[in-house]
Parts: sequence; C-alpha cells; structure tokens
Amino acid sequence: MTAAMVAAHAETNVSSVSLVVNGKHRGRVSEQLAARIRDAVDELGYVVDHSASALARGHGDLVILLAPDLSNPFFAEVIAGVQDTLGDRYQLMLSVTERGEQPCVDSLRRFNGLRPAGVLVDAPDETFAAVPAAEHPVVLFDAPDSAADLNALNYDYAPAIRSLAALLAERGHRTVAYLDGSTRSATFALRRAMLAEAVTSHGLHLLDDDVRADVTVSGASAATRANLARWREGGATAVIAAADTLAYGVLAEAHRAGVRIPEDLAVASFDDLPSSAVTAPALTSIALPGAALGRAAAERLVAMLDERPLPTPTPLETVLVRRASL
Amino acid sequence: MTAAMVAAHAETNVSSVSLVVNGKHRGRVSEQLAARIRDAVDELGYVVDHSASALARGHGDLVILLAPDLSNPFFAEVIAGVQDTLGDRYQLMLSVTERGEQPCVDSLRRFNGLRPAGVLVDAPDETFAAVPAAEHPVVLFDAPDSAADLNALNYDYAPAIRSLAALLAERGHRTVAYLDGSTRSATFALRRAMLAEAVTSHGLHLLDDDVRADVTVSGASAATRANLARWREGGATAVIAAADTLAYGVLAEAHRAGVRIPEDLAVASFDDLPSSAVTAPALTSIALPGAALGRAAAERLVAMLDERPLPTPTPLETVLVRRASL
DNA sequence: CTGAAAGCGCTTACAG
DNA sequence: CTGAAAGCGCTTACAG
Repeated sequence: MTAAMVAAHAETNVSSVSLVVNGKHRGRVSEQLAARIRDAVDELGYVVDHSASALARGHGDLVILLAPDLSNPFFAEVIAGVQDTLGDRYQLMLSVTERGEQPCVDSLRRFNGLRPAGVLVDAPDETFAAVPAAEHPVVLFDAPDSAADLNALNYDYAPAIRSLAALLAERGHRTVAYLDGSTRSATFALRRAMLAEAVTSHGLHLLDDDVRADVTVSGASAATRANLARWREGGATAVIAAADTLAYGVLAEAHRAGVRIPEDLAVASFDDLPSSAVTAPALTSIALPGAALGRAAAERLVAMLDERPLPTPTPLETVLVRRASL
Repeated sequence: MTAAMVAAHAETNVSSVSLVVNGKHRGRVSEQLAARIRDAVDELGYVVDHSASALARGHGDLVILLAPDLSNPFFAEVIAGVQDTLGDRYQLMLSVTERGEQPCVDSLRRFNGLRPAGVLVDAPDETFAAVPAAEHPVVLFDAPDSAADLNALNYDYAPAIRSLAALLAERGHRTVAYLDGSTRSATFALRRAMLAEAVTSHGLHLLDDDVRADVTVSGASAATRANLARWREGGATAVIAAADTLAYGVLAEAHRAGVRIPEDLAVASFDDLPSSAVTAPALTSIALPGAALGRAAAERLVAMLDERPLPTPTPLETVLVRRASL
C-alpha cells in the first residue's frame, strides 16, 4: 500500500496525497480533493512508510529512549512519565541495554541511522561526559556527571540525604555500611559520595569497603550473605542500599540470618518503590519521583524539537520517606 | 556521513561500500579494496542509514516488541529473555502501551511503516484473535486467545493451578475471593477461569464478584480496602490475586486492617517475582518464567526470519512456589 | 573484480 | 489549486 496507490484511487497524484496525510494542504489542495484523498486513505488502510518519509525529510517522528535494563521497577515509572508527555505527536521507542550495562555513546551513534526526531538517555555511562554532536536533540537524565551540559536532568539528593544522615544520628548509629549497585553509573557514585559526606558531618562514618551487587533481590541477597557478619563485626548497625531492590535482598538475608530489623540492623535505601511500603518491615527510603523525571526530560526534548527557548533545568526534589526499617 | 563519502575516501564507489559493510563481498570485491573500505568506514565513523537501507531492502534489522506498560516487573524478565536471544543480529526496540492498555492490532499496523524484520507482541488484547497479514513475521506470547494461531507461545497453567487448588483444599479453605487485574487481557481471564474450575473440582468455591484493580500495589490496596470486609463476610478465608503486584496490595491493606496472614486470610498469586520472597509474610505464588517465555518467543521469531522449519510451540511449565502466605 | 544505474516510497521545491 | 520531477541514502541486478 503506497501513496501512489492512494493517489490512483483518489484520481490525483502523490504530491497531494503527501500534503494531505501530513496536514500541510491548507491553501495548496482543494477541500474537495482533500476529502477524496482522506476517503481513499481510510478505505485502503494506508499508513505512511516511516523509512521513506524519514529518508526524504531527514528525520522521522521517532523518539528513542535508551535505558539500562529494566529489572529495577524504577525505570517503568520513568518510561511512563516520558510516554505521557510525548503523547502521540512522537512515537516512543525504547532500547534497553544488556543486563547490568548502562547506555553508552556508541549506542547513540548506532541509532542515528534510524533518523529519530530526538533521543533521551537514562542513566548514561561515563562515555557521555561529552555528548557527541548529533543531528537530533539529545536529553540526558539521571546523569549527574554531565553537569556542564545543559541538557541533563537530575535529582537534587541533598535534602533527602541530609535527612537520612540526621535520622541515623538521631537513632544513635555510629557506623554505617553501604551496599552499592554493581553498575558503575554516575548516579550511584553520587549517592554514595553524598551520603558519606552527610554522615561524616554528623560524626558517623561509612564503612569504606566497596560492596556491590547486581541491582536485583537475589544479587543483593548474595552480597549480604557474604558481608553481613563482617559489617556487624566492623560495628555497623545500619546499612544503606543504593536502591530499594538492593534493600529487599538485605531484608531477606537478614531475616534468614536471624538478624532483627531495625533492632539489630537498620536498613534504608533509594527509590521508594511502591512495594517498599509492604516489605517486612516497611522500608525507609529516599523517594525518587521517576515519572516526574521522565516527564521533565520529555518536556525538555519536545521544547527543543519545537525550537522553543530552554530554561536551565531544575533538579528534581527528593524526600526521605520514614518507615519501620530505620 | 554517507556511503558516497566513504567511497570517495576509499577511492571506489558506493556499490562496493555497500557490499563490504554488509559482508556480501566474497568473490565480488578484492580483499585489498575491502580492506581499504573498512579502513575508511572506521576512520569516518560511518554507520549505514537504517531508513535508506530498510527502504531499499524492503525491511531492516529491527525487531519490535510491543508490550503492555512495564509497571509489572514481570515484563522486565520477558524483555531480558528476548534481548538475550536476539543478540546483535537484530536490533530490539520496545514500544510500550499507555498505562493499563494492551497492545492492539492497530499499533501493529502503525509499526509496519518502520519496516521491521519481525514483531513480537506480549499480552495482546482481543483484537489479535486473528493476526493480520503483515510483510514480516509476528510472534505473540502470553496470548492464550489466539490458540488457533501457531505463532503464539503460552504458559501451561494447569499443573500449578491444580496444585494451588489442592493446597487450598488441604488447608481447609471453603470459599476463596479473587482479585483480578483491570486490564482485560486473555491471560488474566484464563487464570481466573482455570482457577475457578480447579477450585470447584475440590468442592470449594470462588466468590463470583468481579473485583479488579490496576496491576500496581496502590491499585490493589484500594481495591482490597473496598472489598476486604465484604470478602470476609462472604466467608472467604483466602484471596488469590492475578499477579504478585496485586497481592502486595492485599498484604499491605490486610496489615493495615489488622487482618493476620495467613491465619485470618491466606493469600497467593501469579508471577513469583523475586521480591515475593521478602514480603511479610513471604508470598505463595505460581512461578511464571518470564525470561524463558521471552527466549522462546524470540527463538521462534529468529527461526521464522531464517526460514527454518517451525516446531509446534510447547507451552511453558509453571509451578506453585509455596511460602508462608498460604 | 569494478562501477554506473535503477528503484525503494516518500517530501518538497518548482513549474504550470 | 494541481502535477511532474528531483532527491533523500541505500541495495542490487546488470553491464563492462
């Protein structure tokens, strides 16, 4: 089914068909012809060929979102936020990295061949320190490393992390263990560094081992199994995890080991996933509004596509949600 | 950066460039010229334009996966399975439906314009009763309605559901409530119908109200809040949820209402997500191997693309994982 | 083994 | 307001 067939059916030519299906026919095609064309389109079920259109125009209506693997439910939120904002002017397509990898600059180049209208990159790796020139706008998010680049949207962890450090101090903790994610993303590095600083300023200290786990419940369980005794021997009475999913593994393993939470070991983490309200015990967590992040990034991209002026991006607020685990 | 520029750089023509970058040059281009072309490609960072290539060939190397919204972590598993299987011969791109919707046939048509190599559809809605003719192979999964179509991969719920019914009977339950997902997908309808039948054959009965919730923790919490008292007045001593995420909401709300689990109300569901091992109490759930489903579907698609003979698809096994909640 | 040329289906100046 | 034509960047018969 091609524009030529539609043209034949409507007894006209492909130029007029193209103008009408793209809504660019005002003052160029008579209302009568336009109606005839629309009828033919409906009747034949014609859909514009994206490849041909993108080739002719230079780009299509695709917005590509590069995201790390989706096992962390946090990303579902982000994606929903992006989707909501893009609406149907643009077609959102996701590309997901291999398990445990972060989007890298090379993948960006690979997608240039698709001639997207724009690209969003969630939690890019360090190769994005400088964003490569592309024919389309690129918006990064959860990309604290690329601070110099105006097209990055990030969280403002400071207030929530301060609250968490204060809460730890208030509860009498002195030594705190940290369970990091094994993906070496900038956002994880920042969480850890900021927490270490905040905790230190309250006179506590973060165990400086470098315990990491896949951001999955089972990965975190294994890491906890291997480190729990050592953490406690080192004096840790609390463990902070870089993501809720990691904290779930800590909870499971502590339970198995007969370690009571929060009495023997307090636990807190980052994300505040919906299921964190129903773990045993309910999890204290720094809420990261994923959908808001996705929306903000998508709005920024759309503004660039519309060539509207761009405000400096505002970091998104985070808050500590206190529950029973700490 | 175009093939013409590469050709100029390597002092040859676009035909040879095309043959070499596509690995079709054996016996057509001298090894010497091929090496010169490869050097030029590397030097200039040339990437084949997907739109132009797809237009010329008739299709590209894109595999499109249509999936329902990703808030259920189950889908992350499925996607990882697909990704692992496709490798880098094909480029996986996801398209996600709006919140709470299922992929429909119309979206399939829309993606024809991208000229994909093939399409996978996860949990399609009822418009897929007959798969429309497409220029590319289509494989459905989690699509029990399309039984007649050979290209659908499904779970065999029977053994696990029988175990669940037997366990309910063994524990002395007589009346069981059901919390369904609000998405009217065939796979949810089947779960309910099969459970009703299995339970009846053990002399129990399923409350025949039609309680549904968004497949999110908060949606399920709200639905439980509205129905918990009624369920218990109706004699229900157990509630089965169509997905773990729904069960999490039941747990949370029961806890809030002072209903003990499993003493006052037993709970079980479908999915067996990793986090179901760490809820309070740990959740009894029918394990649906998401990654295996994704792999099987992707393998089938690749077989079609390679024009290899297709075996009749075997439904994937499911087992009941018993934990404290029932 | 090498290269000029047609054609994929569209969009968009351009001429009528 | 309508239509013929060039061109987007590639692939692939085809001729040399």
